[in-house]
Amino acid sequence: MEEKLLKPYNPKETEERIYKLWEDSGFFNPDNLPDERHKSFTIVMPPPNANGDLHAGHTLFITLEDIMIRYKRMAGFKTLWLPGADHAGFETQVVYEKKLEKEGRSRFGMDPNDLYKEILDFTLLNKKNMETQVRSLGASCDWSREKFTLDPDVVEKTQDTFVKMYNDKIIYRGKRAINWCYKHQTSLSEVETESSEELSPLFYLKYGPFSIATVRPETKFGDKYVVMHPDDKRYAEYKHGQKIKLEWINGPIEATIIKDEAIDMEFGTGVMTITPWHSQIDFEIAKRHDLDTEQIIDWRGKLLGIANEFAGMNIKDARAKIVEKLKAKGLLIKIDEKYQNVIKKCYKCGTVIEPQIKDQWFVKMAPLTKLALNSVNRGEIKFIPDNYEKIFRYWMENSIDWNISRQIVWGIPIPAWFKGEEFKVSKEKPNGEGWTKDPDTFDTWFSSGQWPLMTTGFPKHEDFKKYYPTDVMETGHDLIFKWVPRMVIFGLYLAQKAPFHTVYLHGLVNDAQGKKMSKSKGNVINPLTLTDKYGTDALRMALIVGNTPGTDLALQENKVKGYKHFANKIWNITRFVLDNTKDVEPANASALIDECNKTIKDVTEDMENFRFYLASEKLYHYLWHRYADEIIEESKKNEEVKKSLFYILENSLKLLHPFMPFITEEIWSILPARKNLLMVEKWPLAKLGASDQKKNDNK
RNA sequence: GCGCGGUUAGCUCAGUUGGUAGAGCGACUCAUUUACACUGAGAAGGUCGGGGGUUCAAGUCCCUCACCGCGCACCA
Repeated sequence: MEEKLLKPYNPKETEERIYKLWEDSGFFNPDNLPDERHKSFTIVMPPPNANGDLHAGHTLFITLEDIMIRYKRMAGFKTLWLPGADHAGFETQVVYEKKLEKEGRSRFGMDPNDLYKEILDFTLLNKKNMETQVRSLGASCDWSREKFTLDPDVVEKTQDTFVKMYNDKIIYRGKRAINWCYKHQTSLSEVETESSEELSPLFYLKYGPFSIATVRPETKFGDKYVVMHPDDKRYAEYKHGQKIKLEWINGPIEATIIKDEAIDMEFGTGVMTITPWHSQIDFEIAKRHDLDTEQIIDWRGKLLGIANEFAGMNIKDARAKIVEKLKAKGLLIKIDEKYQNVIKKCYKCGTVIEPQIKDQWFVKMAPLTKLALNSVNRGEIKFIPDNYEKIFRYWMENSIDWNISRQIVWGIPIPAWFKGEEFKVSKEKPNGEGWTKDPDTFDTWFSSGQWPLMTTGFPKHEDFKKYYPTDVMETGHDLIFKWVPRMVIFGLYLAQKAPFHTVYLHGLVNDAQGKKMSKSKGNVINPLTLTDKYGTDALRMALIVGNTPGTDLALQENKVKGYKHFANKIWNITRFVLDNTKDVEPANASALIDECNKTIKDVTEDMENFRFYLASEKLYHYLWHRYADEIIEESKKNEEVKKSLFYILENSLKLLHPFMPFITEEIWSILPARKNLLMVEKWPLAKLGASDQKKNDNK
């Protein structure tokens, strides 16, 4: 009897040592795996943001992916789990700016190179920290292949893709209304904004003979076009292009009548004026009719010269004053106080997004989303749970062109050069004088969208040939728009193959009451506190049992505690079995062994179908309430039963290993005559019992 | 507004192709040093959100309503 078995199971004494054993074995790397393995199984790890500690969500995804990988490794596959770290462009810049703020500093006015250097140091430190934490969770990933999203080859290839897409006319530079965040001083893509419904006053203003409605009177200074639907009989007397004179906020102006079908005749009076610089729809109208456009609000949220006496005023403060003036001039008809409208905000700071017209780099989405849609139609990508296919399709059918340039330093530089109005796309500086580099960086999803390609070494590396397309993409359901479609698109566009055949989406990890964790609510559960208290295996089980894909999970500490007890139970089972079977001749067949084989079969089927929430629960129940409570108890009275005990223990450890790798490996190491690490033992074959065999023969 | 998901025991949730309701935790009764008190045995607890339909049979399929959560939304 091993000394250590006498004490209760102590995860702290075990985990670090066992992880080292695994890592030193080299088996995380598929090239080193024993036996001939022909089929590969690959998962590219969603690279955690290297800007802070791992949270409960990371723990869940690492556990899920580790389960898949460990299962497939034991099942004889050449398994590659490819880890990474994400510089997380805007996200990290925001984290760092908060840090600067706390220190009484600001990124504005800093030398961009200094800022970059500081954020790089910060990120590399966090990256190291993050890697340690991933290890502590038992992740059996191949660290020798780890990628960072700012590795030189990733930067280079991202830029190559950009150049290629520009040459293929899928990327263009142009003026469009972009989402501008005043706080962060950058444009944002659609997925980086949040819309919320709010009640705002709707002002009805007298515009010459018309009544127009607006929630934003502070943008109306330059409105000199009045638009109505061509079929609107109420305004048949006004002709397209007709000029009318009227009194406006800052004096008399000449306005032009525009007829355009974008106008909803049912809404309000059916007449509106347009502010093309600060509204996409107005910009489209202006473009269609070749109208003038003028900026009203500057990049800091202050009114420009056109606002006369209001110039320089912050738009927040200006509104009330402008309304006052409109009222004094008799231009305010009425106010609808409770108008419900949609406000777009920066998803990081909540600042109201200002549409601004800006020259930016855009990806034409239509040809790309078509590739992705066709691939899904051909059945090349399976979603778990399957209702996400519908959500994926919706996005594919409705996406608008993607703004990929950000006005932040923390990211991959866009390989473009400017000279006056001229621009050139190239990694190298063009010949001739006066070229300056585009100061913008890529939207982080532009590079991470190519992650399965980058990590496998597209296009030439041996790994790309061996492991691409990968097998499973396992990630949070919140990334169904942000990340998943972009990977599919880039995979199809660059490599003509979808990057994975299965997308497994897990839910969010919430607090014990099922409420979303957030720092402001103070309900954040640090997974490392839990692993420290109960052991990693216990936390892994608590995250997996009963947690169906796509569904959010309420993380209860008691549940984790319960699985710590389970770990100890397995410990004691081992102790009993080793003590009581020393002189027992093991049986080759018995009803109990048949029953065990039935469990092997069930669990294997669940593993094959990604039903980890069921497999884990079955194992828990079988080991504790069948094996320990009944079979072992029976063995105390019945010598015959003892002959089957070892078979069950051995196979149960194998089945349980993907879920609770540390304790199972630890026990495996003290079983008599063990040579291999459990992590590379063969997954048990479900030998069919006599009754099952008969059924099969009849087929 | 459109879409998706949910509503099952006190709490958190399972229930895989329709076949007499399950787990964990909690609460209750008992056992008292056992491989294991990080234990064991037992019992309690649900008209599966409401209504309608299909079926021999519905928590499960269809329709409908209500409530909760989430996502998407350029009608000024």
